[in-house]
Amino acid sequence: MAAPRRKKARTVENEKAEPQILFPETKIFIVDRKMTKSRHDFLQALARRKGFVVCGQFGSTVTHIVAEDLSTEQVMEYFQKKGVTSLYPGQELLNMEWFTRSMEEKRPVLCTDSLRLKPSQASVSVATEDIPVRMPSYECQRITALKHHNHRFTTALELLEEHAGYQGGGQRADSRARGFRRASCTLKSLSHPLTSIEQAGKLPNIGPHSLAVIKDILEDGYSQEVQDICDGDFYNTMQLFTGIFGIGCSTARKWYEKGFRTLDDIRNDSTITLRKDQKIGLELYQDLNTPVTLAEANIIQELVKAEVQRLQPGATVVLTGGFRRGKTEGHDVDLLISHPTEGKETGLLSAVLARLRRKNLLAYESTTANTYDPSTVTKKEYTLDHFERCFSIFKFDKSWISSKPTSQSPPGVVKPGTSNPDLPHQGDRVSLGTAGGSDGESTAEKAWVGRRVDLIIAPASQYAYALVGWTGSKYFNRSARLYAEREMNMKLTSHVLYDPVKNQYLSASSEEDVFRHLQLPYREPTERNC
DNA sequence: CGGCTTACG
DNA sequence: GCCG
DNA sequence: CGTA
Repeated sequence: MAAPRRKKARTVENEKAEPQILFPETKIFIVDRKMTKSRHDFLQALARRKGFVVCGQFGSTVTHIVAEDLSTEQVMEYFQKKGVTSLYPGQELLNMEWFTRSMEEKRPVLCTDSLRLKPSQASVSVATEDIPVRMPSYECQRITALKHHNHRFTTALELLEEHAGYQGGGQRADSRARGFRRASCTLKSLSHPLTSIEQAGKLPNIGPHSLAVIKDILEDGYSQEVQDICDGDFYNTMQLFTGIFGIGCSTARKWYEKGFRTLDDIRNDSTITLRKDQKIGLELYQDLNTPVTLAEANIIQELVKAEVQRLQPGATVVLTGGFRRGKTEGHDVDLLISHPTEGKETGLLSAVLARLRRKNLLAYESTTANTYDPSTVTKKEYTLDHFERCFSIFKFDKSWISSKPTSQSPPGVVKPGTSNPDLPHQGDRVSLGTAGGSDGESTAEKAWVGRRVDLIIAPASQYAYALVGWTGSKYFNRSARLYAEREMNMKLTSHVLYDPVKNQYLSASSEEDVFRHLQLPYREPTERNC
C-alpha cells in the first residue's frame, strides 16, 4: 500500500511538480560545503520528497539555511565567496539536526538556539553581529511575527509612535509617528535579539532618534524620554479620549487643550455636542476598551455564520483581522462574508443585519455601501465596488461565555442559556432601547457587553483582495500598497489590484495570487504582524 | 526637501 | 522620523 | 474629522 502507487505523476508535462509542496512557506537552502555532491543531492531530494521547498540557489526567498558541521563564520565566508554579501533577516542558519528532525517529523520543526549554527568559539569575532544585515526595505517583504526577540525596544518605539501621532499637525504628525513604527517593525523582523548599538545603526529605518532610544535601553534598561511621556498628563489624557469610539486625536487634543482630563469632564460638560456614534462610544467606553477574546470572536463568528447560511446556503464567514494573524485578543471582530458563486452575496449584508436587529443583538450599526454606478463603467464586469461594510456594536450576552466557556452555546445554533434570542422577551432586560443615554433611567446591570464587529461582504471576484486587506495588519497593508505603487506601478486596494500601464485588473482567487502578482514572497497571516 | 495607504460616511 |  |  505504501509502495509506489504514483506512476501517474510520471507524465512528461510536469515532472518537476511531482512531489507535493506541503510547506510553501519554508524554503530550504543546503550549504554544499564539506559535503559531497552525492550527499547534497540526496539531502535535497529527501526534503523534496517530504514536501519541502528546496532552493538550488541562494536568494532572498530562502527562509532556512542548513549547513553540516560548519560555524556561522564558515558559512558567511562561503556566502561571501559566492558573492552574497549579506543575509536577510528572518533567514535562519541551522545545523543538520534541525534538518534531520524536520524530516523525521515530516514538518519544519521550530528553530531553537540549540538547532542554530554557532560561532566557532576561538575565532576572532567575526560573529553574526558583524554580518552586514541587509534587509528588504518594505515591511511587506519581510516576516513579522507577533512574538519576536526585541519587545523591549519595540514597545518603547511604539509608545513614541503613539505619542507622536497625538501631536498637532495632522499629516505631518502622522508621518513622524510612522517613522517610529517603521523603526519598530525593523526590529520585529530581526531573527535575534539586538545586542549592540553598532548593529542597530546599520538597520534600515533606524535613525538618530530611534538609535538614541535603543542605546538608552541597552545601557540602562529603559528610556527616560519614554518614561517622561508615560508619566505625562498629555499622553495619558489623549489615550483616554481617543479610546472613545468616534473620537480621534483631533477632537481629543481640542478637549485636552480646553482643560478636560476625565470622561466625566466630557459627560458633564453642556457645551459639548456629541454625534450619535460618539455618544455610544462614551456610554460603552468600558466595554469597548475591554479586549475582545478569541473565544468571544469565535462565538460571534458562528452566530453570524448561522444567520448568513440560513439566508444563503454555501455562503462563507471568515474571521479576519488580528485574530487571523494569530492574536488571542483584539479591539474588534472582523468578519468577511462571501459566496463562491459570484453574485449570490448581493444583498446578504442588509438581510443579515435585519435578522440581527430583530434579535436585538445590535447596539449600533453604520453601513457603508460602496457608491458604484454600473452604468458609468465600460460594461466590463470588473465591478469596482459591489462591496459593503458595516461597523457595528454587538450586544454580547454575558451568559454566552462566563457561565460555560467550554459548553457549546453559539446562539445562532443553540440558544444561549434559557432565553431564545428569537423571542422578544429578551429585549426587556437586554436592551436599553437605542441609546439608553437617558441618565440612570435603568440602574439594572445590563446583561450584555458591547463588542465592536465589522461585517464586510465581498463578491467572489474580490474575495482574495478583501481577505488580504482585512487580515492586515494596518501597517502591512500600508506597506504593500506603497510597494505596489512605487515598485510595481500598480494600485492595490482591498477590492482589486490595478495595473494602469496595461489598464487591467489582475484577478486573484487566493492570497497567494495577490502576492504573486506583486512579486512578493508569500507571507502567512501570522507573518504580517507589522 | 518632498513623501509617507486608501476609501467612505 | 527616516529615506531617496 | 472619523472609521477601517
